[in-house]
Amino acid sequence: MTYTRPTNYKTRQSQHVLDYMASLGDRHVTVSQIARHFIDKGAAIGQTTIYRQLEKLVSLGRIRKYTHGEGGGACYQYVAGIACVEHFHLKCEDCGELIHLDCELLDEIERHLLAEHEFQINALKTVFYGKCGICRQKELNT
Amino acid sequence: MTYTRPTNYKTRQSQHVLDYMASLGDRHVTVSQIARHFIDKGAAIGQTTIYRQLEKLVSLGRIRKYTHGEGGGACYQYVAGIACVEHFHLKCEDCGELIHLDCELLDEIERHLLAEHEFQINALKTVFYGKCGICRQKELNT
DNA sequence: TTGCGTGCAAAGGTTTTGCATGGCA
DNA sequence: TGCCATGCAAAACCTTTGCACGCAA
Repeated sequence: MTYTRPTNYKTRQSQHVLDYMASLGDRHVTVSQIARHFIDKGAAIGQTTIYRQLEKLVSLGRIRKYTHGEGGGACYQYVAGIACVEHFHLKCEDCGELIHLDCELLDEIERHLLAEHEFQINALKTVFYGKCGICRQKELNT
Repeated sequence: MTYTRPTNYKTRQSQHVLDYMASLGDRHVTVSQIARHFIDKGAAIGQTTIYRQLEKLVSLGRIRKYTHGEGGGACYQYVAGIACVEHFHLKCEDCGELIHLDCELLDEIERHLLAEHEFQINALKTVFYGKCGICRQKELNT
């Protein structure tokens, strides 16, 4: 692996972005959500800076980037430790909500696919599309 | 499953898009590649039309959409066979192979997500990303 | 002082939308 | 004839780039 380790000056902005990501735990956010957060807080950070900070944090392994496409744009998520790798996501096709799913069934899926189908699933990239409970309720009431 | 079947007039453009997708077998293409194809052929189709046709074909299950993200934009791929509605798909991130998975575990996943997480999965749209057996072998031999 | 970090503005892409026209059924 | 389909242009987005200035080390 030949890549140049990014420089990492400590600035107000870089600190704030990392702190904010960490404060979210394992919840994921988009760039525009991050930007809005700092605007609301009264300490706006330029979008360009956010993009560049996130890029650095990704290459440092501090956060993870998901390209779920579908409108909203990329999502970023803080990496707390090693345990955070084992997650799948559900995305509602109606409301766009991205649901973070932690469930032991998923270990079973992973094990099964590998054992029976020789397929090693990438939990980071895999997203289950469908309809969330809230939107299903709404539809039933129509 | 309650969704409104899209209308499907037979027009020159709609026919050409479907025929072209089918002619590619399981290779995937982007919208701009499709557009270029028809321009080169001397029978250009408006980009808007291509987008709208692809959207219909996706909802009919005739083609599949991948949001690889990473610049290029979404990829589309023809789905051969009607039986594809009944199962899930695995896509190898290394070789791009699309694997059709027929396995009772999937019913279980579907049931579990609905019962425990109130989430109704859409099998047409959901793709499991990961690494296929062949590519895993290759990697192990390196 | 040095050179990275910042952020505005503008550019680059992809995808969506408005609207008048064309064409299938 | 009644709609849907088409496609141009423009808009809406997300993301990247250019460049001058700010600021950490």
